[in-house]
Amino acid sequence: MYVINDKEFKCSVGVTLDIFNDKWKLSIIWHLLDNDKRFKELSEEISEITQKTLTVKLKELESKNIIHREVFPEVPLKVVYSLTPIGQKLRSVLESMFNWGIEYVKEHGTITSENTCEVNLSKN
Amino acid sequence: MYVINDKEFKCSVGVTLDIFNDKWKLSIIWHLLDNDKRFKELSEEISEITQKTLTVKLKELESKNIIHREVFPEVPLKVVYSLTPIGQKLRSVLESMFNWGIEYVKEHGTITSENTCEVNLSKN
DNA sequence: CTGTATCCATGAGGATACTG
DNA sequence: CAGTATCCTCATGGATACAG
Repeated sequence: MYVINDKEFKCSVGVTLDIFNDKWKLSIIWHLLDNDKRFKELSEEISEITQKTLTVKLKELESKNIIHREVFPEVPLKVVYSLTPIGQKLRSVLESMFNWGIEYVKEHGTITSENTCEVNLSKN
Repeated sequence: MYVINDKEFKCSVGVTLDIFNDKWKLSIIWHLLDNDKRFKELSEEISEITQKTLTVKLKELESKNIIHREVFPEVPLKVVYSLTPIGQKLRSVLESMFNWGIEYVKEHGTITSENTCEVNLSKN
């Protein structure tokens, strides 16, 4: 049994799922894997997300120590998000999900255009 | 770009997430990894889930070809759920999530009792 | 540029009772 | 035993306008 901030988990798989069990967090992590990003960059790359939701999700990920937020007090304001060390370690999780998804699509889906995932998963 | 049942995905990671992006499916898959299970067994092992929700989630997983449902027309009725071949291949995803979760707990949580995950992840 | 503040629609999932 | 059928609550996340 594990406890994290008064939340109980029977299994560490649940701990991991709790990090990205919603519509957007995994996508945010994905886009930060290879490069740090500004708020606007994330907003443009994950174009379907609203500003409000992006803000909420970034805060949640920051509070769980998955991402780091750094403010540059320039004008206009510049804020850069990056993965923490433990956040970077999610790369292997993403990688296995990436590979399984490919296999699943081969069996049950269709590929309408080439890979649009720009992330280099083999890095590290 | 991938298409599965009229649903579009930019990345295969999203395909995988879509399989278990809710409160219960990953737990159900977890409990089927090593052994096939009857409805009642699942219901007891995942004790917090309601019958209705378990039914719904099993149907969803079956429709996505992650699990197989077999009916034995005995009295009383016997229904056994098992992972399909592609479902079994989720083992590696579960394993990487399991391992990451352990690391995360070491940094940000506490272990209140020993491992209650009874699944043998190294199998196969 | 990087957020906040409101308001609102939707659907997942819980409680409970019932059925083949 | 293995589900269905209702009803209901609550939180996620979308739309939009505003602010430091």
